[in-house]
Amino acid sequence: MNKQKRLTIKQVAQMAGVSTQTISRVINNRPDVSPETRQRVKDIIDRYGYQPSALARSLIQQRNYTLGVVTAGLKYIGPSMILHGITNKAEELDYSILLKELPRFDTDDVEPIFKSLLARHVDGIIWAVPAVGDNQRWLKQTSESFPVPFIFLTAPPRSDLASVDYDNYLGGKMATQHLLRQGYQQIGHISGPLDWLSARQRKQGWQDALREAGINPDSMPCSEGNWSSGSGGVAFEQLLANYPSLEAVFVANDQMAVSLLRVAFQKGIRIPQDLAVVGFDGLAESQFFWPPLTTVYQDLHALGSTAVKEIVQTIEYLYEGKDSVNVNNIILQPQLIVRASSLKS
Amino acid sequence: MNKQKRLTIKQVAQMAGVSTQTISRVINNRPDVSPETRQRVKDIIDRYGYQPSALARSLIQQRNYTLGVVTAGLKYIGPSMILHGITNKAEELDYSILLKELPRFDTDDVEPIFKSLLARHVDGIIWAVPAVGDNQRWLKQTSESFPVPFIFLTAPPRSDLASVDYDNYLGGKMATQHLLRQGYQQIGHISGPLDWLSARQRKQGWQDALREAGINPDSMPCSEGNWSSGSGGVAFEQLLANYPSLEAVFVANDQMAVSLLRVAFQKGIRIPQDLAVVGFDGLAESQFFWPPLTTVYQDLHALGSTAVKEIVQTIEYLYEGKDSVNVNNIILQPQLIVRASSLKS
DNA sequence: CTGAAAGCGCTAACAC
DNA sequence: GTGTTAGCGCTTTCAG
Repeated sequence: MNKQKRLTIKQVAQMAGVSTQTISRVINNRPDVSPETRQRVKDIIDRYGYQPSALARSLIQQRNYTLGVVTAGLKYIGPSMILHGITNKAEELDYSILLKELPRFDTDDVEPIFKSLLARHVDGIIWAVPAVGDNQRWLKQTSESFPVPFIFLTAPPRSDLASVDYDNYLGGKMATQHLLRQGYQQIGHISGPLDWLSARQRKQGWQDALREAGINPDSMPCSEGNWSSGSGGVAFEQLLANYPSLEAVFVANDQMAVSLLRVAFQKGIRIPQDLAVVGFDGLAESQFFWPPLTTVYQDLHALGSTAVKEIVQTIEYLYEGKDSVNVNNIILQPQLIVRASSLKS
Repeated sequence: MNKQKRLTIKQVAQMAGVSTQTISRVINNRPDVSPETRQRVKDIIDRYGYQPSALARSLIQQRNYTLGVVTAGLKYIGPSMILHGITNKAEELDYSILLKELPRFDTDDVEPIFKSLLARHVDGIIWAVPAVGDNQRWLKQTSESFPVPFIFLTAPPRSDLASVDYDNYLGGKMATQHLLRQGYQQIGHISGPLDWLSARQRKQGWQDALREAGINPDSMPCSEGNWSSGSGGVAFEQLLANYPSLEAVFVANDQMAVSLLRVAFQKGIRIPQDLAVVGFDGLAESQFFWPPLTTVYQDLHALGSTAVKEIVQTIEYLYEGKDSVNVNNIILQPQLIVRASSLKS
């Protein structure tokens, strides 16, 4: 491999027979360069493929056009979809992404992550780690004193902290109300792991929808899964054992619904004739399940790109000298997609 | 938000009443600092949370401890799994990740991506974009002259280019041979989109396995899907229409197998009794399909982490002054996971 | 229109 | 042990 060193502005200046200043003016499209000089410099830049160092530029401008993104669980489709939205929007706005993935969802040793990101002069940080257990504890102390703009992708809205999130509570409610509207009364729930905030919110939505329909939620069965396919089937068996007269189930994600469908099939329970099912997340595959799965869709790509849009806006404001930036708490609305698995024919 | 400026080494030096050099020695754990001075400096650093600028350091050391990662299709689980492996290993080796996602798989306008990465002084580049259509055309020209180490995650092995990949051809062969061993003879294939290199390789594996078993592969039916669930069902219907006496199918990914299973169920085709099925990829969900899916597993996390290990090794060699670094082409072996969908009971 | 000088935050090489 | 000088590659400021 031919490791030729990169050209410096000085070398380019020498070749063009001008000062580095003039080169700087050309690459930054500033006025005060004669057309001929400009052209000559441009030619040389093209010919030798000179690329100004963003590092040196960042140092002096105190601006890096880089976002720190902290995520966790990239092996799951949710976090990746969010990241997908983030990279797309960042690219569009000409920001680079410095990516960190936490080794576990419930890591609370976040100091090193911050240090590393800040050492590299990121202009802002997107915290795309779901709230699990007490993994946002560090927040309570750090709260006010971020040296750069900060946005949370999953956190209870706080007036002092920018955030974007889907309304998981509303989603749970929508799923349940859809079942209620179909005339079902005995509606169980398979929840996600309850140390996840979103799992609790979805469950709460289910409970409140029941309550509002005059049904005591405590009289309805609920089993806890762990988001994985396998756990859905297990939780379903528990539900059936405890509550054989079940008419419908709201499952907290589509993955768990997969194996619920399978268990149902094995037991000879027909869906939706014997049991209606609603999932959550809107996985692309869910419309190809058998039967096609009714689900609550969240556009996670949009979640990611909204976060970038927001934080970049804040960053730009800040650099324009506007001091008091108002903090937005954005809540996105999920969308119910009705398919065969929940339709009383 | 309280945007306090970051401390500089100069300020810390002033507080400690020493020169910046001494601070530098302390933060880099170098000798030649008296224990007392060292302790005093450390205290101040801790108290004020001073964080040295990795940017400034990179400038002078000509080393950034950062890897450029180029990916595409993060909304799919494959690319995300690879990225997962990359971030984990990079973290472990204390490298940061600068992430770029191509807007489409077949983008061949890669210049800006490179420029942006090199402008930020990445020490190496991992190209984790699958080979689709002619999207590696630019490679043919650029070939030798990368200014930094480079590794490909999906490319035909080339002696002048480091690469890591799974043996898709072998995977296709393994799947088909498994079916042959079960005694099936009429084995069809649902391929991925054939402008993908990996789809062609898997198909070739199927063909060669048949040929080696004395079966003319051209006499066996093959339909092309596009990796998505939906396309699998469609392709399957074509297969059946053309070749009703089908005994088994090798499907080029698990996603397409999902809807094949569904179509089979709707048509009353029992699996595996009437038709054996083998998938590819080893999705976590595939063991919860009905019936559980036999599949060819690739550990994509390992693929990502291997790439990082390799490129970091090359980088370190280079900085140690070793000039001729040997180029590795690593080929990982997939693994057949046998489940009910392909077992002649 | 163009260039010279200073300096972003840090470290290498040398002095003392 | 510690400080001084120079400079990484660039931009800002100010002279001309």
